Amino acid sequence: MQSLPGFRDFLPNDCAARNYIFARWREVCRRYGFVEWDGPVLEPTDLYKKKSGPEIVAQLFSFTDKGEREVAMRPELTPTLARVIAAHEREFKKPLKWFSIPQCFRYEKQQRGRLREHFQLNCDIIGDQSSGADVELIALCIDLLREVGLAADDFVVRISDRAAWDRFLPDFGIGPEQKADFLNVIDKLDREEVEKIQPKLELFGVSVARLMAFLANANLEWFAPLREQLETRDLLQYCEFNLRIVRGLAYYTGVVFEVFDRPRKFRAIAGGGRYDTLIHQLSDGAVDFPAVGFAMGDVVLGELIKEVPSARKKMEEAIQSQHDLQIYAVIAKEERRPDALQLIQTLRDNGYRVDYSLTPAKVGKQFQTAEQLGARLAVLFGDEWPQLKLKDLCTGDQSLVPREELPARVATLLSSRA
RNA sequence: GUGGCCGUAGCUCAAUGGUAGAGCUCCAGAUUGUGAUUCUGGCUGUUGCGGGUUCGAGUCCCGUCGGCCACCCCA
Repeated sequence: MQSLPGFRDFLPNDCAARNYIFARWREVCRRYGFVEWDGPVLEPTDLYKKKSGPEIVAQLFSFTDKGEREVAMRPELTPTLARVIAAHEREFKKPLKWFSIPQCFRYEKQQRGRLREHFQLNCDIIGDQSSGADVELIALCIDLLREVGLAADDFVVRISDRAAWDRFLPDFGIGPEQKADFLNVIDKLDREEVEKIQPKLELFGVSVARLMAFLANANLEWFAPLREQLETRDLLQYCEFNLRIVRGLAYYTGVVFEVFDRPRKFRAIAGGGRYDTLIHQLSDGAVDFPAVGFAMGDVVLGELIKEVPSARKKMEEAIQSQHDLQIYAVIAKEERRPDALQLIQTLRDNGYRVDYSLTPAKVGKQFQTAEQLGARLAVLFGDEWPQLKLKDLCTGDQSLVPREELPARVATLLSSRA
């Protein structure tokens, strides 16, 4: 038996890496004044049929439950967020700064960096339409990546603004009904040959030359406010401005941004933007809030951390410092086992990470285990009783300690090299 | 969903159509109560699965499942 395609087993090392990423996410989000929330993993399929795009619905992980309800594993969090906001918004002062780490699902052929299940950090600011909120969120996104040890030459935030297109599309003679199709062509501008782009543009009556001229002018002026605020925060070095970026989702209304690794080896690390009309639509008109948000997946970020030596080292050290054993109890004489267990319990009550052999084992074996588990101290229970032999496994120093003094001695030794 | 490449021990990989192997890991030992290195021994395979061609298939062919890559899409 193997796991379903696109689903992961988290062996201890994988789980440690996941927990590390989650811990950094929570830490930085709280630093920015965001509070954590969550919703159901399973939702009525209708929530997505009504509220998400056709592409998302086509890839739903859905089934009929035993009560004949059509249900779906959540493919994204935003519909749930809209529902929760509509029901509870009066309980909270605006703007809301909420984050969540949902596990999301999609029924889609898997590839590297894109599985059928992943965790994604969602950060949203609800009820503030200022560009300050946009920048706050971009800053948060950058800091999340800096926190795991990534630097300006590891990733780039590419920023654009759909509002610019809203303002200029009429100049090209393109009506609202053609907007989505046109932006789809723009989205591929950097990826496709001019020969392929040209006929597509001509369908809209736009020449390549005219489009390029527009881009050259608009790119300079349009982003001045954002640029200024990012400069103030000394974050400009992480950012690039480019109107060609429109992002796939239909619901974005203003600033959009996406984050990539500089070598472009991986898929997008994060993406988001402003969606000022979505909550109104998703709540069936019950509430109306401007909003801006982004999502960052655990899969690509995890791969990138492993790829960048400094980030990888930082993660490994963080994991090890949390997991290494502090004390290993060596039971040299089996008749001392009850005494050992009593003292082990005391040490654990004091908050130390303590382990020992559950079954009788040779002393050499026990020391070897202590070494492999990364223990810093070994306490030996044997003929010395009621004294104990305390060994520092880093230096090799050993000393005899009366059993009642052990906690104090352990505290001294462990704190001196913390 | 479409196309291409791949699938051998827990892991990384060998094996011209002719008896399936190595390294690492893991487990057990190397005289009495101390970690490393070393040494010895041991375990794991219907070669992803199912058919076919052949005297003989890990190897060639077909199917299927799984993985990787590109397209699609990207929450």
